[in-house]
Amino acid sequence: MRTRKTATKSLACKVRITAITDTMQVLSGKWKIHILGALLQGGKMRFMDLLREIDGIAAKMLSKELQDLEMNQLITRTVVDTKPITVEYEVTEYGKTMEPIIDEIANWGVFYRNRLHGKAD
Amino acid sequence: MRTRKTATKSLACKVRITAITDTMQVLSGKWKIHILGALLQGGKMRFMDLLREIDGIAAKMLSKELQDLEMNQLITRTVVDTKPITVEYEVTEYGKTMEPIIDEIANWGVFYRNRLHGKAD
DNA sequence: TGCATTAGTTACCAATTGGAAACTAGTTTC
DNA sequence: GAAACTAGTTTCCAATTGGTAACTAATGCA
Repeated sequence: MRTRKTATKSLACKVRITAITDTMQVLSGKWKIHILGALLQGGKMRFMDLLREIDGIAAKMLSKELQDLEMNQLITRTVVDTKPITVEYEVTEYGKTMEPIIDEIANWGVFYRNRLHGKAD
Repeated sequence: MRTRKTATKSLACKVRITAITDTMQVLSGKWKIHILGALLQGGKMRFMDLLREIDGIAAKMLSKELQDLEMNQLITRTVVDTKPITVEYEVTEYGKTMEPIIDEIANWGVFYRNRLHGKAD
């Protein structure tokens, strides 16, 4: 008889799975990480700034993803009474807690590219 | 005149965006992170182990995601000549470099839950 | 008057994702 | 001989995702 591996069946593992699912849901979609990344580096940015800076995103997607991020309190949306009205988006303190994740993901991606090119193994 | 934010237009930012895109592609889909998580904690595991441990996954998905992970060299697949033949999956050394990402994601998820329940802000 | 800019919204469409269930195929146990 | 366990594969379907392009609405500028 073989000892069955029950790694994910312990309480700790279930908590972990839930935690991972939660985070991935908050970051779901093609663009949220990039929007956060841009705002983390650029500070306060306007809608058109983001539209221009994030390569390939369409207004519809940007608008929708910004709403999601705002709902999750990772960013704030502030209407500025300029003429042409402008809207400023900014990462909240809470949103900044995402930075380590984004950094790890970016680091791994660099590592991945180096491995592909640098050497076969 | 206003200085345009060009955060993501620098070379460093483009590299970062590519890096993030790469990593997210390697981890794409609903299940890869959970499969890696299970294998990182459980060590060597068989197909049916994973099917049972990862709550909700169907054989089709598990099979497909395992193939993707193997193609990216994050895991190995070893056929063991037992009777009923069994197949063992294991995280490679390279695959283990994903651990910091998965840990950060799991940590953030726990933090997120605590914030939701513990206090409004 | 007409065009540009601001920040979006809307409608429509195509591709991808993922789930359920049935099926294959070899071996072993009752 | 039938059922069960191994590791999948196949088919078919539904929902989600995301893209294009056009449109709104207010304001400023030539």
